[in-house]
Amino acid sequence: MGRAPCCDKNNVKRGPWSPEEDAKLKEFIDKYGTGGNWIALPQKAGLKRCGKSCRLRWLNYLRPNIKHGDFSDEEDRIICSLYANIGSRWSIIAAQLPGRTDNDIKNYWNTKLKKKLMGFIHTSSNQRIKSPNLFLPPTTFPPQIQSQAISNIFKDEYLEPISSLQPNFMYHNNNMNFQLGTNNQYSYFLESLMNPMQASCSSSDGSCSQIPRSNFEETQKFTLDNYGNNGGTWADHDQKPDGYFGNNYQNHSSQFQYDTSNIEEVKELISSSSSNGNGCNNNNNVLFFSDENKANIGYWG
DNA sequence: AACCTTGCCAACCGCACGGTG
DNA sequence: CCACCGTGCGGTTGGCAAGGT
Repeated sequence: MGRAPCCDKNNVKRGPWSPEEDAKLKEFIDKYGTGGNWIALPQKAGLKRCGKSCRLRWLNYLRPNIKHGDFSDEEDRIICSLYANIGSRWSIIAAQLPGRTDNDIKNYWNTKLKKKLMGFIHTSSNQRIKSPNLFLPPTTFPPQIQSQAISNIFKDEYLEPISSLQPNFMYHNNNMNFQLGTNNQYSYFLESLMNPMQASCSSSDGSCSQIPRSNFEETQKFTLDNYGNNGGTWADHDQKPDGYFGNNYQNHSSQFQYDTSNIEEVKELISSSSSNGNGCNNNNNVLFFSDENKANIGYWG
């Protein structure tokens, strides 16, 4: 037996909201607020709607300062960046984009942005990169971590052979030494955009030591070898700092060098929202940018 | 002009979580 | 500790509009 419905579906109106209903709801909330009780609100406001429907209408459409319409390049970058890091946590992503709703961002991602990325990913398996300015780090990040190096890679006018990417990708190992990355790390970044990390908690005590990596190893979908060709494997070609990338990634806690308030804020949001019932927090892979104009891929635990 | 397909987005649905009694 | 309830979230869907044949 399922749980009781939140309202009597036979006696509530469904479907698109009329201007009159909008006006009623807005007027009521402007006057009295939500009263902390959406379920009771429609009756008080004289609306034949479910409370959940009222809440959604208010949050996604009627509340002040809602931004509708096209997304800017900057917003694209923020969404891509966060999606690669945290996956479909739309409410958290929306929190970083004032005026945008989670629903808006979700729709935008599913209908447009994802396709943009797909187009790019497939293109990138050839010799040249085309157009993904949206991979630039958000300019809302502090200037010191804006990575000119990575920015240049993705500028339209920089249509370099993909193998030339290699020097631009840096990672640090557990001793915090910065080392050159390979195209596999680069493609790992792309892969992380397309297949964001899913939480995976398998420990018997409920703790999360495993870094979720979707099915990267299995698919090798977007991996490239050092010559920019598809099909290179992580193990064959990568210079792996101990345990940081590659097969033995499970046992490392993160050490993360970034000083961006945005990321801290997101991290805070995630840590406060991602705890589940068994005390397990998600670990997330992230792309980040050092103050040496180098991109890094790592994770926080 | 009529029909079909695709894209888009507002709205719905069901689940999980947290608060409360 | 448990049950109930309200809220918030992410996935999915229905229907309209635009574009294509």
